[in-house]
Amino acid sequence: MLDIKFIRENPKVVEEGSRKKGVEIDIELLLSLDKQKREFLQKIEEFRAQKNKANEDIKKANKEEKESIIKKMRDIGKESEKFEEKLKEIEKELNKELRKIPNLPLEEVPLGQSEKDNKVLRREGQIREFDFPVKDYLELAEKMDLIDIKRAAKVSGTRFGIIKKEAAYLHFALISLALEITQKYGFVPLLPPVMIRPEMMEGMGYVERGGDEIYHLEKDNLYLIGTSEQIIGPMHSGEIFNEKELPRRYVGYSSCFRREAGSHGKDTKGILRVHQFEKVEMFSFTTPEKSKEEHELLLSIEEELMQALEIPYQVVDICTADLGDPAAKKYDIEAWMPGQNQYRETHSTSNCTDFQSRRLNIRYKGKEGVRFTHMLNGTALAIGRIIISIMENHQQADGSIVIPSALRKYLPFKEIK
RNA sequence: GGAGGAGUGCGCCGAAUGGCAAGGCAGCGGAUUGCUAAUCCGUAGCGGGUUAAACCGCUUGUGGGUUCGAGUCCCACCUCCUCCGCCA
Repeated sequence: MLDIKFIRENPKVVEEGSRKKGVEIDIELLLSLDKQKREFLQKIEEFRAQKNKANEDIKKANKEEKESIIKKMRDIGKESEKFEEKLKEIEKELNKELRKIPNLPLEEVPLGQSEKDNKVLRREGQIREFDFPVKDYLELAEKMDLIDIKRAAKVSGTRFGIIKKEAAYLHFALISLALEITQKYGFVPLLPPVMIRPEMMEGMGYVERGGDEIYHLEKDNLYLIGTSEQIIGPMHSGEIFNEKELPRRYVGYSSCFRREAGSHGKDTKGILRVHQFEKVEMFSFTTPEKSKEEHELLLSIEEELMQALEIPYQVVDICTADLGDPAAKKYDIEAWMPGQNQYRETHSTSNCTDFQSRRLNIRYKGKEGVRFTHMLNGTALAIGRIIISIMENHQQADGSIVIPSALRKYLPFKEIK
Protein backbone atom coordinates (compact mmCIF):
# COMPACT_ATOMS: atom_id res chain seq x y z
CA MET A 1 0.00 0.00 0.00
CA LEU A 2 1.17 3.50 -0.79
CA ASP A 3 0.84 6.56 1.44
CA ILE A 4 -2.40 8.38 0.62
CA LYS A 5 -0.67 11.72 1.29
CA PHE A 6 2.01 10.83 -1.25
CA ILE A 7 -0.64 9.90 -3.82
CA ARG A 8 -2.51 13.15 -3.14
CA GLU A 9 0.63 15.21 -3.72
CA ASN A 10 2.14 13.16 -6.57
CA PRO A 11 -0.72 11.67 -8.62
CA LYS A 12 1.31 11.79 -11.84
CA VAL A 13 4.24 9.92 -10.29
CA VAL A 14 1.92 7.19 -9.00
CA GLU A 15 0.16 6.85 -12.34
CA GLU A 16 3.47 6.69 -14.20
CA GLY A 17 4.98 4.15 -11.79
CA SER A 18 1.95 1.89 -12.06
CA ARG A 19 1.99 2.10 -15.83
CA LYS A 20 5.65 1.05 -15.86
CA LYS A 21 4.60 -2.10 -14.03
CA GLY A 22 1.77 -2.64 -16.51
CA VAL A 23 -0.95 -1.97 -13.92
CA GLU A 24 -3.84 0.29 -14.91
CA ILE A 25 -5.23 2.37 -12.04
CA ASP A 26 -8.01 4.97 -11.78
CA ILE A 27 -6.29 7.80 -9.94
CA GLU A 28 -9.15 10.27 -10.55
CA LEU A 29 -11.59 7.96 -8.78
CA LEU A 30 -9.16 7.42 -5.94
CA LEU A 31 -8.54 11.11 -5.37
CA SER A 32 -12.24 11.97 -5.47
CA LEU A 33 -12.98 9.22 -2.93
CA ASP A 34 -10.21 10.57 -0.73
CA LYS A 35 -11.66 14.08 -0.95
CA GLN A 36 -15.16 12.83 -0.12
CA LYS A 37 -13.82 10.87 2.79
CA ARG A 38 -12.23 13.94 4.33
CA GLU A 39 -15.35 16.03 3.84
CA PHE A 40 -17.55 13.47 5.58
CA LEU A 41 -14.99 12.98 8.30
CA GLN A 42 -15.02 16.68 9.12
CA LYS A 43 -18.81 16.74 9.40
CA ILE A 44 -18.82 13.69 11.61
CA GLU A 45 -16.12 15.08 13.83
CA GLU A 46 -18.24 18.19 14.35
CA PHE A 47 -21.12 16.00 15.52
CA ARG A 48 -18.79 14.11 17.79
CA ALA A 49 -17.44 17.31 19.29
CA GLN A 50 -21.03 18.36 20.03
CA LYS A 51 -21.68 15.02 21.68
CA ASN A 52 -18.60 15.32 23.84
CA LYS A 53 -19.66 18.79 25.00
CA ALA A 54 -23.17 17.59 25.80
CA ASN A 55 -21.62 14.78 27.79
CA GLU A 56 -19.83 17.27 29.99
CA ASP A 57 -22.91 19.40 30.44
CA ILE A 58 -25.08 16.46 31.35
CA LYS A 59 -22.98 15.71 34.39
CA LYS A 60 -23.50 19.17 35.88
CA ALA A 61 -27.10 19.58 34.78
CA ASN A 62 -30.18 19.21 36.94
CA LYS A 63 -32.98 16.81 36.09
CA GLU A 64 -34.92 19.07 33.77
CA GLU A 65 -31.86 20.27 31.88
CA LYS A 66 -30.70 16.68 31.52
CA GLU A 67 -33.89 15.65 29.81
CA SER A 68 -33.70 18.47 27.32
CA ILE A 69 -30.05 17.73 26.49
CA ILE A 70 -30.77 14.03 26.04
CA LYS A 71 -33.65 14.83 23.72
CA LYS A 72 -31.44 17.10 21.65
CA MET A 73 -28.62 14.58 21.48
CA ARG A 74 -31.02 11.89 20.33
CA ASP A 75 -31.80 13.94 17.21
CA ILE A 76 -28.16 14.75 16.56
CA GLY A 77 -27.32 11.09 16.91
CA LYS A 78 -29.79 10.17 14.21
CA GLU A 79 -28.43 12.84 11.90
CA SER A 80 -24.78 11.83 12.34
CA GLU A 81 -25.62 8.17 11.84
CA LYS A 82 -26.51 8.88 8.21
CA PHE A 83 -23.13 10.49 7.62
CA GLU A 84 -21.28 7.69 9.34
CA GLU A 85 -22.88 5.04 7.17
CA LYS A 86 -21.92 6.96 4.06
CA LEU A 87 -18.37 7.38 5.35
CA LYS A 88 -18.02 3.65 5.86
CA GLU A 89 -19.02 3.00 2.26
CA ILE A 90 -16.56 5.58 0.96
CA GLU A 91 -13.74 4.22 3.09
CA LYS A 92 -14.38 0.70 1.90
CA GLU A 93 -14.24 1.75 -1.72
CA LEU A 94 -11.20 3.95 -1.18
CA ASN A 95 -9.38 1.08 0.46
CA LYS A 96 -10.20 -1.18 -2.46
CA GLU A 97 -8.74 1.32 -4.92
CA LEU A 98 -5.71 1.96 -2.72
CA ARG A 99 -4.87 -1.74 -2.60
CA LYS A 100 -4.93 -1.99 -6.37
CA ILE A 101 -1.90 0.28 -6.63
CA PRO A 102 1.37 -1.64 -6.76
CA ASN A 103 4.58 -0.50 -5.13
CA LEU A 104 6.35 2.00 -7.39
CA PRO A 105 9.57 0.86 -9.06
CA LEU A 106 12.77 2.63 -8.02
CA GLU A 107 14.15 4.99 -10.62
CA GLU A 108 17.08 2.79 -11.63
CA VAL A 109 14.89 -0.24 -12.43
CA PRO A 110 15.10 -1.04 -16.17
CA LEU A 111 11.92 -0.20 -18.06
CA GLY A 112 10.31 -3.19 -19.76
CA GLN A 113 7.18 -4.86 -21.13
CA SER A 114 7.85 -8.45 -20.08
CA GLU A 115 10.47 -10.73 -18.60
CA LYS A 116 12.31 -10.53 -21.93
CA ASP A 117 13.41 -7.04 -20.94
CA ASN A 118 15.17 -8.15 -17.76
CA LYS A 119 18.80 -7.09 -17.84
CA VAL A 120 21.71 -9.45 -17.24
CA LEU A 121 24.16 -7.51 -15.05
CA ARG A 122 27.06 -9.96 -14.95
CA ARG A 123 28.08 -13.58 -15.18
CA GLU A 124 30.22 -15.23 -12.52
CA GLY A 125 31.94 -18.61 -12.28
CA GLN A 126 33.60 -20.70 -14.92
CA ILE A 127 31.23 -22.74 -17.09
CA ARG A 128 32.86 -26.14 -17.41
CA GLU A 129 33.79 -27.58 -20.77
CA PHE A 130 32.74 -31.18 -20.71
CA ASP A 131 34.78 -33.72 -22.68
CA PHE A 132 31.91 -36.20 -22.45
CA PRO A 133 28.23 -36.01 -23.30
CA VAL A 134 26.44 -34.14 -20.43
CA LYS A 135 23.42 -35.69 -18.79
CA ASP A 136 20.57 -33.76 -17.25
CA TYR A 137 19.80 -34.21 -13.56
CA LEU A 138 16.95 -36.64 -14.21
CA GLU A 139 19.22 -39.07 -16.05
CA LEU A 140 21.82 -38.78 -13.32
CA ALA A 141 19.20 -39.20 -10.60
CA GLU A 142 17.65 -42.22 -12.21
CA LYS A 143 20.93 -44.09 -12.44
CA MET A 144 21.69 -43.55 -8.75
CA ASP A 145 18.06 -43.67 -7.51
CA LEU A 146 18.12 -40.16 -6.03
CA ILE A 147 14.71 -38.82 -7.04
CA ASP A 148 11.51 -40.89 -7.27
CA ILE A 149 8.94 -39.03 -9.31
CA LYS A 150 6.74 -41.99 -10.27
CA ARG A 151 5.97 -42.97 -6.71
CA ALA A 152 5.53 -39.33 -5.71
CA ALA A 153 2.89 -39.11 -8.45
CA LYS A 154 1.26 -42.28 -7.17
CA VAL A 155 0.79 -40.89 -3.68
CA SER A 156 0.42 -37.16 -4.33
CA GLY A 157 -0.09 -36.48 -8.05
CA THR A 158 1.92 -34.55 -10.61
CA ARG A 159 4.59 -32.01 -9.72
CA PHE A 160 5.90 -33.76 -6.64
CA GLY A 161 9.13 -35.59 -5.99
CA ILE A 162 10.60 -37.89 -3.37
CA ILE A 163 14.23 -37.00 -2.68
CA LYS A 164 16.23 -40.08 -1.69
CA LYS A 165 19.55 -41.37 -0.44
CA GLU A 166 22.58 -39.08 -1.00
CA ALA A 167 20.32 -36.36 -2.40
CA ALA A 168 18.43 -36.32 0.92
CA TYR A 169 21.72 -35.96 2.82
CA LEU A 170 22.67 -33.21 0.42
CA HIS A 171 19.42 -31.43 1.29
CA PHE A 172 20.34 -31.18 4.96
CA ALA A 173 23.95 -30.25 4.19
CA LEU A 174 22.69 -27.32 2.10
CA ILE A 175 20.55 -26.08 4.98
CA SER A 176 23.61 -26.22 7.24
CA LEU A 177 25.71 -24.27 4.75
CA ALA A 178 23.03 -21.60 4.39
CA LEU A 179 22.82 -21.22 8.17
CA GLU A 180 26.60 -21.12 8.51
CA ILE A 181 26.96 -18.30 5.99
CA THR A 182 23.94 -16.23 7.04
CA GLN A 183 24.85 -16.34 10.73
CA LYS A 184 28.03 -14.41 9.92
CA TYR A 185 25.75 -11.46 9.11
CA GLY A 186 23.57 -11.84 12.19
CA PHE A 187 20.55 -13.53 10.64
CA VAL A 188 18.37 -15.14 13.32
CA PRO A 189 17.28 -18.64 12.27
CA LEU A 190 13.57 -19.50 12.31
CA LEU A 191 11.32 -22.47 11.66
CA PRO A 192 8.03 -20.79 10.76
CA PRO A 193 4.57 -22.35 10.55
CA VAL A 194 3.49 -23.25 7.00
CA MET A 195 -0.12 -22.17 7.50
CA ILE A 196 -1.18 -18.56 7.68
CA ARG A 197 -4.30 -16.46 8.22
CA PRO A 198 -5.77 -14.77 5.15
CA GLU A 199 -5.40 -11.24 6.56
CA MET A 200 -1.66 -11.75 7.16
CA MET A 201 -1.16 -13.12 3.65
CA GLU A 202 -3.03 -10.10 2.32
CA GLY A 203 -0.76 -7.83 4.31
CA MET A 204 2.21 -9.04 2.33
CA GLY A 205 0.45 -8.07 -0.90
CA TYR A 206 0.40 -11.45 -2.62
CA VAL A 207 -3.35 -11.95 -2.81
CA GLU A 208 -4.50 -9.06 -5.08
CA ARG A 209 -2.76 -10.49 -8.12
CA GLY A 210 -1.71 -14.12 -8.22
CA GLY A 211 -4.17 -15.33 -5.57
CA ASP A 212 -4.73 -18.38 -7.72
CA GLU A 213 -1.23 -19.52 -6.88
CA ILE A 214 -2.10 -20.06 -3.22
CA TYR A 215 -3.42 -23.21 -1.53
CA HIS A 216 -6.43 -22.50 0.68
CA LEU A 217 -7.61 -24.81 3.48
CA GLU A 218 -11.27 -23.95 3.44
CA LYS A 219 -12.37 -25.77 6.54
CA ASP A 220 -9.96 -23.82 8.70
CA ASN A 221 -9.71 -20.70 6.55
CA LEU A 222 -5.94 -20.85 6.38
CA TYR A 223 -3.54 -20.54 3.49
CA LEU A 224 -0.44 -22.65 2.90
CA ILE A 225 2.59 -20.38 2.59
CA GLY A 226 4.37 -20.03 -0.74
CA THR A 227 7.56 -18.93 1.06
CA SER A 228 8.57 -18.38 4.67
CA GLU A 229 8.77 -14.62 4.13
CA GLN A 230 4.95 -14.69 4.29
CA ILE A 231 5.32 -15.59 7.98
CA ILE A 232 8.43 -13.54 8.80
CA GLY A 233 6.94 -10.27 7.54
CA PRO A 234 3.65 -10.38 9.45
CA MET A 235 5.44 -11.76 12.50
CA HIS A 236 6.12 -8.18 13.59
CA SER A 237 2.83 -6.64 12.44
CA GLY A 238 1.58 -3.86 14.68
CA GLU A 239 4.97 -3.53 16.36
CA ILE A 240 7.38 -0.62 16.68
CA PHE A 241 11.10 -1.34 16.57
CA ASN A 242 13.70 0.86 18.16
CA GLU A 243 15.97 2.26 15.44
CA LYS A 244 18.94 0.76 17.30
CA GLU A 245 17.60 -2.78 16.77
CA LEU A 246 17.65 -2.32 13.00
CA PRO A 247 18.50 -3.94 10.69
CA ARG A 248 16.63 -6.94 12.08
CA ARG A 249 17.63 -10.02 10.06
CA TYR A 250 16.00 -13.43 9.96
CA VAL A 251 16.70 -16.61 8.04
CA GLY A 252 13.74 -19.00 7.80
CA TYR A 253 13.60 -22.57 6.63
CA SER A 254 10.29 -24.04 5.49
CA SER A 255 8.40 -26.04 2.94
CA CYS A 256 6.81 -23.81 0.32
CA PHE A 257 3.54 -24.58 -1.45
CA ARG A 258 2.52 -23.35 -4.88
CA ARG A 259 -0.40 -24.40 -7.04
CA GLU A 260 1.44 -23.51 -10.27
CA ALA A 261 -1.98 -22.75 -11.72
CA GLY A 262 -0.65 -20.51 -14.46
CA SER A 263 2.13 -22.78 -15.62
CA HIS A 264 0.38 -25.81 -17.11
CA GLY A 265 2.67 -27.53 -19.55
CA LYS A 266 5.73 -25.58 -18.36
CA ASP A 267 8.61 -27.59 -16.87
CA THR A 268 6.35 -30.58 -16.35
CA LYS A 269 9.21 -33.03 -16.07
CA GLY A 270 11.18 -33.64 -12.90
CA ILE A 271 11.41 -31.46 -9.81
CA LEU A 272 12.38 -28.06 -11.22
CA ARG A 273 8.81 -26.78 -10.81
CA VAL A 274 6.85 -28.56 -8.08
CA HIS A 275 3.92 -27.91 -5.75
CA GLN A 276 6.07 -28.32 -2.66
CA PHE A 277 9.70 -27.44 -2.21
CA GLU A 278 11.98 -26.48 0.64
CA LYS A 279 13.69 -23.17 0.90
CA VAL A 280 16.00 -21.18 3.17
CA GLU A 281 14.95 -17.55 3.00
CA MET A 282 16.54 -14.33 4.25
CA PHE A 283 14.48 -11.40 5.49
CA SER A 284 15.43 -7.92 6.70
CA PHE A 285 13.63 -5.07 8.43
CA THR A 286 15.56 -1.82 8.08
CA THR A 287 15.29 1.95 7.72
CA PRO A 288 14.45 3.74 4.44
CA GLU A 289 17.98 5.19 4.37
CA LYS A 290 19.60 1.77 4.55
CA SER A 291 17.32 -0.40 2.41
CA LYS A 292 19.30 -0.12 -0.82
CA GLU A 293 22.47 -1.08 1.00
CA GLU A 294 20.64 -3.99 2.63
CA HIS A 295 19.37 -5.15 -0.76
CA GLU A 296 22.94 -5.26 -2.11
CA LEU A 297 23.97 -7.23 0.99
CA LEU A 298 21.26 -9.84 0.39
CA LEU A 299 22.41 -10.18 -3.22
CA SER A 300 26.05 -10.51 -2.15
CA ILE A 301 25.19 -13.29 0.32
CA GLU A 302 23.34 -15.14 -2.44
CA GLU A 303 26.45 -14.85 -4.61
CA GLU A 304 28.66 -15.98 -1.74
CA LEU A 305 26.55 -19.14 -1.47
CA MET A 306 26.68 -19.82 -5.20
CA GLN A 307 30.43 -19.34 -5.24
CA ALA A 308 30.83 -21.67 -2.26
CA LEU A 309 28.87 -24.29 -4.21
CA GLU A 310 30.97 -23.63 -7.32
CA ILE A 311 27.93 -23.10 -9.52
CA PRO A 312 28.27 -20.61 -12.43
CA TYR A 313 25.46 -18.04 -12.45
CA GLN A 314 24.24 -14.75 -13.81
CA VAL A 315 22.74 -11.80 -11.93
CA VAL A 316 19.60 -10.36 -13.51
CA ASP A 317 18.17 -6.90 -12.89
CA ILE A 318 14.40 -7.45 -13.13
CA CYS A 319 12.53 -4.92 -15.30
CA THR A 320 9.48 -2.90 -14.23
CA ALA A 321 6.91 -5.25 -15.80
CA ASP A 322 8.27 -8.33 -14.04
CA LEU A 323 8.58 -6.94 -10.51
CA GLY A 324 5.31 -8.05 -8.96
CA ASP A 325 3.13 -5.87 -6.72
CA PRO A 326 5.16 -5.49 -3.51
CA ALA A 327 8.66 -5.07 -4.97
CA ALA A 328 10.28 -1.73 -5.83
CA LYS A 329 13.40 -3.47 -7.12
CA LYS A 330 14.38 -7.07 -7.65
CA TYR A 331 17.43 -9.10 -8.60
CA ASP A 332 17.31 -12.73 -9.66
CA ILE A 333 20.20 -15.14 -9.74
CA GLU A 334 20.08 -17.77 -12.45
CA ALA A 335 22.26 -20.86 -12.18
CA TRP A 336 23.89 -22.41 -15.20
CA MET A 337 22.29 -25.79 -15.90
CA PRO A 338 24.54 -27.76 -18.29
CA GLY A 339 21.91 -30.45 -18.81
CA GLN A 340 19.50 -27.85 -20.21
CA ASN A 341 22.19 -25.65 -21.69
CA GLN A 342 20.65 -22.54 -20.15
CA TYR A 343 20.47 -20.39 -17.01
CA ARG A 344 17.53 -21.10 -14.67
CA GLU A 345 16.27 -19.03 -11.74
CA THR A 346 17.43 -20.21 -8.34
CA HIS A 347 17.34 -16.98 -6.30
CA SER A 348 15.34 -13.81 -6.07
CA THR A 349 15.78 -10.82 -3.78
CA SER A 350 13.35 -7.91 -3.52
CA ASN A 351 13.36 -4.54 -1.85
CA CYS A 352 9.69 -4.00 -0.97
CA THR A 353 10.43 -0.62 0.69
CA ASP A 354 7.49 0.40 2.95
CA PHE A 355 4.77 -1.23 0.81
CA GLN A 356 4.26 -4.19 3.14
CA SER A 357 5.09 -2.43 6.41
CA ARG A 358 2.36 0.14 5.71
CA ARG A 359 -0.24 -2.63 5.36
CA LEU A 360 1.10 -4.60 8.31
CA ASN A 361 1.75 -1.48 10.39
CA ILE A 362 5.40 -2.27 11.15
CA ARG A 363 7.28 0.82 12.28
CA TYR A 364 10.39 1.97 14.08
CA LYS A 365 11.10 4.81 16.45
CA GLY A 366 14.13 6.95 15.70
CA LYS A 367 15.33 10.54 15.69
CA GLU A 368 12.78 11.42 13.01
CA GLY A 369 9.89 10.05 15.06
CA VAL A 370 7.87 6.96 14.22
CA ARG A 371 8.22 5.78 10.62
CA PHE A 372 7.46 2.69 8.58
CA THR A 373 10.31 0.19 8.19
CA HIS A 374 11.54 -1.03 4.86
CA MET A 375 11.22 -4.77 4.31
CA LEU A 376 13.41 -6.94 2.08
CA ASN A 377 13.59 -10.62 1.27
CA GLY A 378 16.01 -12.84 -0.56
CA THR A 379 16.44 -16.54 -1.25
CA ALA A 380 19.36 -18.11 0.56
CA LEU A 381 18.92 -21.53 -1.04
CA ALA A 382 15.94 -23.08 -2.83
CA ILE A 383 17.09 -26.59 -2.00
CA GLY A 384 15.55 -28.56 -4.89
CA ARG A 385 16.87 -26.34 -7.63
CA ILE A 386 20.29 -26.16 -5.99
CA ILE A 387 20.48 -29.96 -5.84
CA ILE A 388 19.72 -29.96 -9.57
CA SER A 389 22.45 -27.38 -10.23
CA ILE A 390 25.01 -29.29 -8.19
CA MET A 391 24.22 -32.56 -9.95
CA GLU A 392 24.48 -31.09 -13.41
CA ASN A 393 27.51 -28.87 -12.85
CA HIS A 394 29.57 -31.35 -10.88
CA GLN A 395 28.83 -34.52 -12.88
CA GLN A 396 31.68 -36.75 -14.09
CA ALA A 397 32.12 -38.86 -17.20
CA ASP A 398 31.06 -42.02 -15.34
CA GLY A 399 27.85 -40.38 -14.18
CA SER A 400 29.06 -39.78 -10.61
CA ILE A 401 28.78 -36.40 -8.89
CA VAL A 402 31.58 -34.67 -6.98
CA ILE A 403 30.44 -32.79 -3.86
CA PRO A 404 31.70 -29.15 -3.68
CA SER A 405 34.23 -28.85 -0.88
CA ALA A 406 32.17 -26.32 1.12
CA LEU A 407 29.57 -29.04 1.76
CA ARG A 408 31.87 -31.92 2.63
CA LYS A 409 32.09 -31.24 6.34
CA TYR A 410 28.34 -31.81 6.55
CA LEU A 411 28.33 -35.09 4.60
CA PRO A 412 29.55 -38.67 5.11
CA PHE A 413 30.66 -38.86 1.43
CA LYS A 414 32.65 -36.79 -1.10
CA GLU A 415 30.95 -38.01 -4.22
CA ILE A 416 27.73 -39.67 -5.26
CA LYS A 417 28.02 -42.73 -7.47
C1' G B 1 -13.64 -31.49 21.25
C1' G B 2 -15.92 -30.00 26.51
C1' A B 3 -15.97 -26.60 31.10
C1' G B 4 -14.21 -22.14 33.33
C1' G B 5 -11.19 -17.46 33.52
C1' A B 6 -8.67 -13.34 31.28
C1' G B 7 -7.14 -9.38 27.44
C1' U B 8 -6.66 -1.42 29.29
C1' G B 9 -1.95 3.90 24.85
C1' C B 10 5.20 -0.09 20.77
C1' G B 11 6.84 -3.14 25.69
C1' C B 12 5.89 -4.51 31.32
C1' C B 13 2.54 -3.74 35.65
C1' G B 14 -2.07 -1.58 36.92
C1' A B 15 -6.85 1.67 38.53
C1' A B 16 -11.62 3.33 36.90
C1' U B 17 -20.91 2.67 41.13
C1' G B 18 -22.84 3.29 32.52
C1' G B 19 -20.63 9.93 32.70
C1' C B 20 -13.46 13.48 30.37
C1' A B 21 -8.92 6.05 30.12
C1' A B 22 -5.65 7.36 37.01
C1' G B 23 -0.89 5.91 38.38
C1' G B 24 3.87 3.17 38.29
C1' C B 25 8.14 0.69 35.57
C1' A B 26 10.99 0.50 31.14
C1' G B 27 12.40 3.23 26.83
C1' C B 28 13.30 8.00 24.54
C1' G B 29 14.40 13.56 24.88
C1' G B 30 16.16 17.44 28.12
C1' A B 31 18.16 19.72 32.75
C1' U B 32 21.26 19.27 36.94
C1' U B 33 24.85 17.05 40.03
C1' G B 34 29.45 14.16 39.30
C1' C B 35 31.71 8.64 38.99
C1' U B 36 30.15 1.22 38.68
C1' A B 37 25.33 6.41 38.72
C1' A B 38 21.45 9.41 41.24
C1' U B 39 17.70 13.29 41.03
C1' C B 40 14.20 16.46 38.49
C1' C B 41 11.22 17.82 34.08
C1' G B 42 9.00 16.26 29.56
C1' U B 43 7.29 12.22 26.51
C1' A B 44 1.34 7.17 23.61
C1' G B 45 -0.18 6.27 18.56
C1' C B 46 -3.31 7.46 14.41
C1' G B 47 -6.49 10.79 11.55
C1' G B 48 -8.45 15.78 10.30
C1' G B 49 -6.80 20.79 10.28
C1' U B 50 -2.72 24.64 9.80
C1' U B 51 2.86 27.69 6.03
C1' A B 52 3.66 26.22 11.15
C1' A B 53 0.93 26.13 15.47
C1' A B 54 -3.58 26.46 17.98
C1' C B 55 -7.60 23.40 17.74
C1' C B 56 -10.86 18.98 16.82
C1' G B 57 -11.62 13.76 16.55
C1' C B 58 -10.43 8.41 17.11
C1' U B 59 -8.02 4.33 19.70
C1' U B 60 -9.32 -0.27 26.50
C1' G B 61 -7.94 -7.83 21.70
C1' U B 62 -11.37 -7.46 16.80
C1' G B 63 -16.26 -6.59 14.74
C1' G B 64 -21.33 -5.62 15.76
C1' G B 65 -25.54 -4.25 19.20
C1' U B 66 -28.21 -1.58 23.43
C1' U B 67 -27.81 3.74 25.23
C1' C B 68 -28.03 10.85 24.99
C1' G B 69 -23.40 8.44 26.66
C1' A B 70 -19.88 1.74 26.87
C1' G B 71 -13.24 -0.18 29.31
C1' U B 72 -17.90 -1.25 32.08
C1' C B 73 -24.17 -4.28 29.69
C1' C B 74 -25.48 -7.92 25.30
C1' C B 75 -23.87 -10.98 20.74
C1' A B 76 -20.08 -13.05 17.51
C1' C B 77 -15.01 -13.84 16.60
C1' C B 78 -9.51 -13.83 17.91
C1' U B 79 -5.66 -14.74 21.43
C1' C B 80 -3.77 -16.38 26.10
C1' C B 81 -4.33 -19.18 30.87
C1' U B 82 -6.50 -23.38 34.02
C1' C B 83 -8.97 -28.16 34.17
C1' C B 84 -10.94 -32.56 31.39
C1' G B 85 -10.60 -35.51 26.79
C1' C B 86 -7.48 -36.90 22.60
C1' C B 87 -2.48 -37.07 20.86
C1' A B 88 3.61 -37.18 18.12
